[in-house]
Amino acid sequence: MSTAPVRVRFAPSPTGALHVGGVRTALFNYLFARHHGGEFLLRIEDTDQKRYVPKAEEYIMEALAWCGISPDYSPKTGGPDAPYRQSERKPMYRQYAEQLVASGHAYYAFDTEEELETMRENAEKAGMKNWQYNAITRQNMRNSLTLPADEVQRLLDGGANYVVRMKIPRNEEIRFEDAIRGWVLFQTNQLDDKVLMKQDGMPTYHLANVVDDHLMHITHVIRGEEWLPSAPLHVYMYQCFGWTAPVFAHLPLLLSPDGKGKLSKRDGDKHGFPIFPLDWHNPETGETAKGYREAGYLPDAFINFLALLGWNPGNDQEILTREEMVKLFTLERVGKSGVKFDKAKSVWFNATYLRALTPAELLPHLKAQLAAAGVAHTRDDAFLLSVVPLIQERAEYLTDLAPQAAPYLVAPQTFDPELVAKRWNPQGAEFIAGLLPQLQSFEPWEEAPLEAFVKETVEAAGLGLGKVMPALRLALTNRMQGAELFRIFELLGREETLARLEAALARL
RNA sequence: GGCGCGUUCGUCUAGCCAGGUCCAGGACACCUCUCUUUCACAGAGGCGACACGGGUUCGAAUCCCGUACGCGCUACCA
Repeated sequence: MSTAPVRVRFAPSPTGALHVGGVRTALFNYLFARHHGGEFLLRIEDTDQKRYVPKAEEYIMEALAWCGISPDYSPKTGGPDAPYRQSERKPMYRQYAEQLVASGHAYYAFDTEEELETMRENAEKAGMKNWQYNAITRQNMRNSLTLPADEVQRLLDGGANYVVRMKIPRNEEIRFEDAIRGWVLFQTNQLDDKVLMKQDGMPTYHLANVVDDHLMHITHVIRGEEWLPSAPLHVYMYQCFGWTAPVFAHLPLLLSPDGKGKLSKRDGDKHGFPIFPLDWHNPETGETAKGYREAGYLPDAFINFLALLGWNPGNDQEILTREEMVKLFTLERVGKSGVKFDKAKSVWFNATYLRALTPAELLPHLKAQLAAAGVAHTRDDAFLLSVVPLIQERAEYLTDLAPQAAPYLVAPQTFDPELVAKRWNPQGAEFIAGLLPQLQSFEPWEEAPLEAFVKETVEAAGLGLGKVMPALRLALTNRMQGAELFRIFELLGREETLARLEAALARL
């Protein structure tokens, strides 16, 4: 391991919205960089022009910004090793591919995609499960290893289509020490001659990622476990280039909550949780997929939840500030096994963070939610501020705020027949009617005295509280859940309270 | 199929590298109770796991071997 300053990268492909798994990979890279006082950069791997989705890159940056894990360098900010978009680095890759050809580690292959397809099909008919372009089969293909030198030159000069392939040797071992998994051993016989440079002149992921990681002085490659099988190829490439390889760390996969398999969009739909950080408007299908932001999650809660998916701080603490995460994050404490996504726990984190906010911090959220929900009211900020504590402990998502606050802001326009049938009753109504004049002059208009007074009066009337309390709640808010009844009295004030009670008596 | 990686409560995990203090600790979820004639919060309690089989050892969740199961990869995609 070198002593160079830590530098890591998050290298997504702009083929669509960033998935939660990608956010977690970015988060772990970010935490690792910050922990070591290093740098974290974003590199856009858009070498596949066929899968390129226009808005994806913008989405990725906005999502990282919302999560508070913006990179030090990105295509947007630039930086010492710009550009950070591989399509813009296209001219740089060819020389490295040529270098490997020159050193005998790679070669030109002229086989067409159709020819390769035919080979695979024939092999399968012959009972071979997976045909690979490798040390054995390449001898029967059209490449610079089998064709005469002059013909190769002729093809090249004639502008023939070709790819550059890695020449994987036979009977060798490749091993490397993964920072999370320890020593991992592969046999080169299992590897195939991966394409490094595509026909269109673009590098494949393998070439681009190795070249860029080297050029950008990446010290640690922290990525998903799905990359583990291609890690030996990358390690071998570093060897062929004569470069020092970065430390590799392959993160456990995020799994579907039920069955198995990688977490997918489908799982989110099925279990009712977002799979993307922000709403994603798919430009191809026109569909919109829900995001955590729009679903009412607080970014800090979301991040805290994600951080604990595959990592733990080594103690029993689960609520961690950004600073604590940075301070405690190490790859040693990252687990090896796949992690099932747990919606219930994500909700718990959000509700816990929501409750921890001060009323003043929550006020802007409440106002935004009321506006978004179209709740028309005439109350001022001071009143809204006094509503916050009543709804804060009952909300799980920010989107719960408006529906829960509404009954305190707007008098019931109608009453739910089911609630009326269950909670409204003649004795209660009669009692409430008789109570009104007394409340007219009751002092002080505060929760505790009001509660004591009303309860005493109910008992004096020989009625059960059950006849009166639910009826009062119904009359006031048309809800059977919510803040303490007399807290609502105090909040609404004498005038509004009496007005609502009279209106209810008149209509029920 | 081949190769790789993995396997502690339903879920996330601590413990494993440096075997005994673990009849396995915490959190979420679930259940019960308290508070409250609402809902929620909060508090108290409960349920609940070392995949299986061998071996090493006085002693194994921890070390070794095997089996099973799961996942990943197996493109001129990343």
